[in-house]
Amino acid sequence: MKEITQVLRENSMKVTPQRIAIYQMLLQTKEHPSAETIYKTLSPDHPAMSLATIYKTLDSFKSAGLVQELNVGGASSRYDAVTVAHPHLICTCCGKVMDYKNDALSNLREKLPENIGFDIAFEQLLFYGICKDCKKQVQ
Amino acid sequence: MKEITQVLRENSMKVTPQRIAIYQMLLQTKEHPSAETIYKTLSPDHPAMSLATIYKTLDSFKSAGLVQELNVGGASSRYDAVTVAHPHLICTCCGKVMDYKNDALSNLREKLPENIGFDIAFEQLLFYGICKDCKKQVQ
DNA sequence: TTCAATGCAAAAGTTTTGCACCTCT
DNA sequence: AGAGGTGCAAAACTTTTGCATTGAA
Repeated sequence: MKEITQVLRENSMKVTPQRIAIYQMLLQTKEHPSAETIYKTLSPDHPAMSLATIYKTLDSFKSAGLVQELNVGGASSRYDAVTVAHPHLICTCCGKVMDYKNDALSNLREKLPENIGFDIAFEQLLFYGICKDCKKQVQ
Repeated sequence: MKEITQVLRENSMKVTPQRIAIYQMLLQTKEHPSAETIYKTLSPDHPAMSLATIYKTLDSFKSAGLVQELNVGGASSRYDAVTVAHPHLICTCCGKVMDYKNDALSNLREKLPENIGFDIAFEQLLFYGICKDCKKQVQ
């Protein structure tokens, strides 16, 4: 909690209960939640928090580089507080988004030549398929 | 044209003027258009064609593996008739989506171990950044 | 006290759906 | 003739916006 306050201050953001709650949730979870999921998860403790605030807050976090947005198909974007480049596995059946740690497949931009005439800011490596649980259910 | 008809038949899809037009456009372009862009491009020649048909057709094409959907952030999905895995460069300034041919960064799923408990169907490697043209304009 | 953040409601935008009609096979 | 595709309008969803109010610095 103390750390989050500090991180927000370092990024010259005002420290509000909403921001603390959202960032804390993103740091704790591994499920790469959507804005809606964040909203529903925090609602019990923060009944007055609005979905608009979540979107605005996620925007601020993105700009500050505290969070990355994952466009994984499906209705809505997913958010990840781990901003270093790393591959993701996305189940097209249940929508689950999982981290996949693999150093050889992280920071792939370093493997590109310098002169491609395109300044890369960030990268996303997404593997779409069927997860273990869904495969079980179908069989 | 004859080829498109054949491809559709091979995938047991009825051959309609709308499908031919949409697939033909996707084969010819390199701009990775959105549904809206396809609609506007084809409107002059196919004034009666509806946006709903484009979405339904793209869905069929996706299921048949004739087209891949790119979730590149921004408002709408983009479509690519090149379905073999290849990296894309996405300009966060103008929204342009470009192919980037690089054999070392294609079919990355082959570099994963087999036993990860996840059946990969397809992959997307996206590099986000600023393209040459946008960089020029800012300076 | 001041300026940014929040909450609410409305708006905007994309994608989906239902259904009658049409058309490919 | 029959199954499937199309077009239209409405609906469903996610995300954004405007503005009055609140709260952090």
